[in-house]
Amino acid sequence: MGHSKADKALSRKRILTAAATRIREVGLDGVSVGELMKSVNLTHGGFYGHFESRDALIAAALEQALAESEQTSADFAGGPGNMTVKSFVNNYLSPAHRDRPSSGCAMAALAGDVSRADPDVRAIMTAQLKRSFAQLGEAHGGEGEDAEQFAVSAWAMMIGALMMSRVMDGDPEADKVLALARKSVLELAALHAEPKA
Amino acid sequence: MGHSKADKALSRKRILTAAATRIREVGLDGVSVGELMKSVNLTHGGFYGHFESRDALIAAALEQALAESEQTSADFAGGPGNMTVKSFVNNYLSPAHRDRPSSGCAMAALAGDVSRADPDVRAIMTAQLKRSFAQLGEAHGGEGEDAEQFAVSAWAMMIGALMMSRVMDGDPEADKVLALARKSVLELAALHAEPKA
DNA sequence: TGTACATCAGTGAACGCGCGTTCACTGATGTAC
DNA sequence: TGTACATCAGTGAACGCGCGTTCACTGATGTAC
Repeated sequence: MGHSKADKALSRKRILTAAATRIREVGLDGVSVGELMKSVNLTHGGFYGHFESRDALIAAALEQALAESEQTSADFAGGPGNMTVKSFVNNYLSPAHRDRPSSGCAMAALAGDVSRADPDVRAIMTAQLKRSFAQLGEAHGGEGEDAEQFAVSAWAMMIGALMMSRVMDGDPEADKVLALARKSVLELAALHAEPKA
Repeated sequence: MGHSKADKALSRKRILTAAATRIREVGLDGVSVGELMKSVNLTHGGFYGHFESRDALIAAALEQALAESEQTSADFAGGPGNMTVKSFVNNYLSPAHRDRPSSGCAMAALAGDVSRADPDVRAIMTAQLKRSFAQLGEAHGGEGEDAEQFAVSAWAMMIGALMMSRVMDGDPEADKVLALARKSVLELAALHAEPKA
């Protein structure tokens, strides 16, 4: 095998990307070093040339997954600048998003796991939550307490509804949960629109 | 040791209750048979006199945790018949509830884990979600589509907000997430009140 | 009431397994001359 | 251009550990007489 710096950096990225996908499927505790390395056609021993420990990988993979899913959200909404709340919410609360957690929102996929994790790991998601609140608030147009209340409440409802629909997956009412939450988020958006527009 | 049927049933209940508490703290994968048995002053070998397997325990413990937390909710709200939406929501979205997952809502504590579990396990929580939707809908007073939309959306927002606040625990904004969601749930309740009251 | 026996909840040693981690090594590539 | 050497990403055997599960057993209690 070769040994250029580019090769090593590429391997690290392949491991990290695979991990970022996999943790959203099986949770922070569901990924093993051996299985992960096999999935990128490497052997387990080489892992420690790239990461100090499994814990260090998990933290990095969480950060990667959060960044990936923020980008995906932005893409669907037409970029942060042109983001419309409605198109974003409709996409987020879709059966397609529910059925593909591995490429979906890492906050919804991993909030339960992270709430039980070390402060370092929780801080990573906390920072993303705050960024997400700010982005949705801006997309909605406001700046004051109303915009913040909408942003926080909408994220709470979106994450909660997506998780409930995943629990219910296969049940005839799973799609209805998404549809009803979609409606309520848009109602909240209207309720908290600029009062003097 | 004795061997009356009452003794054995009591031991089983102690194991099950400890497990129902513990899974809400550390997740479905976080409890080991040995640690659990030690916590009720028994040895690990005896476990299989009470449960067929660890998986069977987890399913039973989830059911127990869901039943316990539904009862706690009902108590706080003054019983299912006299439940008021406001007192229920204020209690659910409180820092106290956030800080004590082991005695709190099992849906919020375990939705992430359950969404990745076997269909049998998911079915257990799905059934509880439906009961919870129905109860909140009735407490709110309505029967039609409006009541259902409110119930589903309010549960989504409550579960999502509680989980986000747990992720953020220690951060100065963690309490604000709860407060803002509390406000929005009550606004949604007003918005979906009986139109011809 | 007192003795002999049956029951069975709980004990604890042992099992195979997969985990995270370590480390001596291999062998393809880059560099020096 | 061709040869000798250095580098180092990746290999794979080995480690100690905790896990879920099994099973021969123990000993306190209930029952029969």
